[in-house]
Amino acid sequence: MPQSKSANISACSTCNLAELCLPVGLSAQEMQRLDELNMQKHSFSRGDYLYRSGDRFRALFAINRGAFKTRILHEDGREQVTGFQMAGEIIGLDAISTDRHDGEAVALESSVVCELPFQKLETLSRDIPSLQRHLHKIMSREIVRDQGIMLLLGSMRSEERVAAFLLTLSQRYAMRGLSPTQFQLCMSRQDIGSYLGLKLETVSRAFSHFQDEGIIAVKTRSIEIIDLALLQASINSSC
Amino acid sequence: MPQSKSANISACSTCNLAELCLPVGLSAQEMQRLDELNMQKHSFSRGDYLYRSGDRFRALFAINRGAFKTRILHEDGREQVTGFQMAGEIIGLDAISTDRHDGEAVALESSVVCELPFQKLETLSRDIPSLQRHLHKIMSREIVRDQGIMLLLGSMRSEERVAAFLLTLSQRYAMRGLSPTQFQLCMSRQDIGSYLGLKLETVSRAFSHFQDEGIIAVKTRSIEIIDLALLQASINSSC
DNA sequence: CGAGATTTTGAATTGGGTCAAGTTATGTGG
DNA sequence: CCACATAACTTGACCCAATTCAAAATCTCG
Repeated sequence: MPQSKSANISACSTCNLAELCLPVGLSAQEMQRLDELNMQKHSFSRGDYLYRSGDRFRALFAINRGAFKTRILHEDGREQVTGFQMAGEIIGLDAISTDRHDGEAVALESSVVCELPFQKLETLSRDIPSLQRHLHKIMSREIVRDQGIMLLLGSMRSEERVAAFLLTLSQRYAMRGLSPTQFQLCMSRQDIGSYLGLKLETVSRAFSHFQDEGIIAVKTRSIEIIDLALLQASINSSC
Repeated sequence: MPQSKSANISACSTCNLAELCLPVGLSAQEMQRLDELNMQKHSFSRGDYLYRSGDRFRALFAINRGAFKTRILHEDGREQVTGFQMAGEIIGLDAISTDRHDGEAVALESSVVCELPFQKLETLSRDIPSLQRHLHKIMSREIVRDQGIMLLLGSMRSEERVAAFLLTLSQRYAMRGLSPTQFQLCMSRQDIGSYLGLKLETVSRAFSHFQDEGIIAVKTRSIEIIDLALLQASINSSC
């Protein structure tokens, strides 16, 4: 955890895990220049929108504390949850393309985000190559992530999807120094279902089934993974 | 179609439809600097790989002529086609994140691509803001596209997926000044199925059904859309 | 022209959806 | 802090869309 003299930077260094805010290895001078971003913090309660479809694009958002879900809507009312984002992740990349947000982001719990004005970010990244590279990597990582979900949605059966979902969560908690085997879900079965292309009942049944097999223990929204290896294996073995 | 004195640029201006190679409105001087990219052209035959999973990342590729499919592989042999790319589109964005290609790209027909060394592209985009912005938009557009496919895979029934697929193709041909209602598919039913999360038989049945309804005419790989509006409508009306 | 690949079509099967009822959480106002 | 209302979750029974398996037709190209 690099220490910084800048209030803004240190304020944001809490969301500094392998993501934006700071690429690692910036010089003191470069870090000072990040002040130009003049990053603002905003708080959100469960259910609040960070942005909505069609909103004008101003900034990317670094999640500082809490969690969000992103989703897109189809004319006929159908919706698809496209991701769950937690502290340290960047949100809002969809809007760069058209200057309007394509989807929307909703807080799943009390959250704090750090606003990163995109125009300034672009300007700054012309002067700081490591920041430029960092931004590119973040966008590319989102592409890779989305394509991974396409694989999941296009070629996995329901229990495999749920297992993959739990394993991804587990890894993400581990990366943050939290327990990879015990955690609280911050989203409903409905949300998980939408994300995985399943109905909420199917998600619930998959949880129950894994529990019966002794692979996990579920109590509403608290999850304990009892046998990570078995959960992993349940993705390949299929039926 | 802007004319350029640069052989490389004009060579590449054939793939200049709303995509990279040139952002519009570059000064003559800026266009000259694009020569630094020293863009190389490469030819591919049907079945050739443009890149494979794990390949070291060197460059993005602008498709000049022809078409490719991109796909990702899962350990257990499952594969997911993540997209079909045609002339004017940029391919290889997945590799920026880890410096290795995450998926692979296979030529669907005789194709020519223009190699864009990424390091040089980054350097150059620090000096040419409109190029920088252009690159960001391309990456963001890919994110939006992928999330649209997540919607399709996660919440549409089989015939809706096939209809959406045909409509997207239609639009893309139209954008290129080709007929939006008559075209040749360059991919197999198998590929379409993998892309749409369906079995090839299901794709075939959907085609046959739309044909029976008088919405399209299919003869193996040649498609005629007879009633665009009905095809559009078949996405919403659902059952 | 012929061999292999691709596509179509049919019949049977099944995984996940739908509908419905009951149970457990959550949060609010008294 | 409790009681109640509402939302979220679980479970069962039935059903249907898409898969699977199989066979025939058509296409491609060496």
